[in-house]
Amino acid sequence: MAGTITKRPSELEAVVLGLIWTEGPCTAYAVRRIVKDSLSTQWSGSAGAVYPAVARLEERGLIRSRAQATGKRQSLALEPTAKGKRALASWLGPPVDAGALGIPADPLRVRLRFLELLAPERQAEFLSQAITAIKADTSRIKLDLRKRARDESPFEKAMARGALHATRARLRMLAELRDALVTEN
Amino acid sequence: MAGTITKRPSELEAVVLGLIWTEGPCTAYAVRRIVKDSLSTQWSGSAGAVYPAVARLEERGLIRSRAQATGKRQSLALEPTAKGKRALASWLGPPVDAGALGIPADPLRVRLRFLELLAPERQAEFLSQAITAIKADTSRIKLDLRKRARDESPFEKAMARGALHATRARLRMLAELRDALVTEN
DNA sequence: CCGCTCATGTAACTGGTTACATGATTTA
DNA sequence: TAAATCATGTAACCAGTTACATGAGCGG
Repeated sequence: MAGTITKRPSELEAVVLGLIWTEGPCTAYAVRRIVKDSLSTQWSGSAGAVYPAVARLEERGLIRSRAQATGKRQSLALEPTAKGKRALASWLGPPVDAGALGIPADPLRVRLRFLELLAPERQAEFLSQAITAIKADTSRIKLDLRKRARDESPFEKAMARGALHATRARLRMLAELRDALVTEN
Repeated sequence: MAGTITKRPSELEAVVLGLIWTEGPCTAYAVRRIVKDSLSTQWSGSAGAVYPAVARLEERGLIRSRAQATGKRQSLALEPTAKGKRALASWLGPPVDAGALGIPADPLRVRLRFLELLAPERQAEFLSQAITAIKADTSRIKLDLRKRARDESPFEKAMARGALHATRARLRMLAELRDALVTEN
């Protein structure tokens, strides 16, 4: 019935629901591919994550599926229900979820806290390796940005630029520490 | 025996091990408190996470515990074993773990991708709420930085400044989108 | 003596992970 | 026709989550 309180979706469930909305009607496989190929390594996009998530969304009445055929190939086309759209809007906010606002996790930043435990030469090696890798990330993101510079919505662009800003921030963090260590001795 | 391949620790396990090393010998409770009170909301620091992690570390011979008494209060003091120190050094790298280098997750960035699904006025509200909250974060981090500006190691400082840079990056992402939406119509 | 902090845990649950499994269709 | 891709799933596992539970010592 209207007004039933639906369980808050997990981040992945929300992403799957969102992709079904923006890309859909589409197959679970298509969603899976998008998640898998996204630059972020947040989720594996494995079948073992996506299909159960889709099943949960359908159980909760947030999406519905119907058989379809793309040429000779048959598959299940997914699309959000009205309830699903409300659920995603409420997940998005406002009010913006407090958990989404807090300082985001960064495994590299965590490692910096314990870097003092390594010998100085290994510290330096750590930093130069990390800096090289992160620089490669910025190039990858820039390329991705340029590649679809034309038709992209301001939202997707903002997301990609957000990733770029975040990556530059990490680079700054690493460079600052390297400089501090050099000038320290 | 030497050369036994130990299972790669989870991020939390590594943090617990690292804290036991840098803060230790200390109790599991002390570790729990540090994780809980850290600015990052990455982990809850709940007993249900920390105590099992400590138990796993001890099972694997990475830490050892001995009874101690702080005044009349008795507790278990934890400290890393030689094997534990090697395990942490190997977790830290170099070589730096590939998973630690990839573009870090950001629940706010994820939401931007789907923001187009909201009505324009709700989009604006979302952005202004988020910007306000993130600005508060920058203040909190700056305060934290100033508070312990004196005796802090360059590593802890780098970590805090990394969080600051990351937060500013998010702010930039949000402000850019807001400006793009304003000048769009 | 009452409430707070120190201190250590357990139980039920959840939603991810990797790996395995199957089969149809398309493309080189 | 062989390999790749589309498409959908399952099974075992794992490390977190919240909530519950207990008890000692310390400070007002």
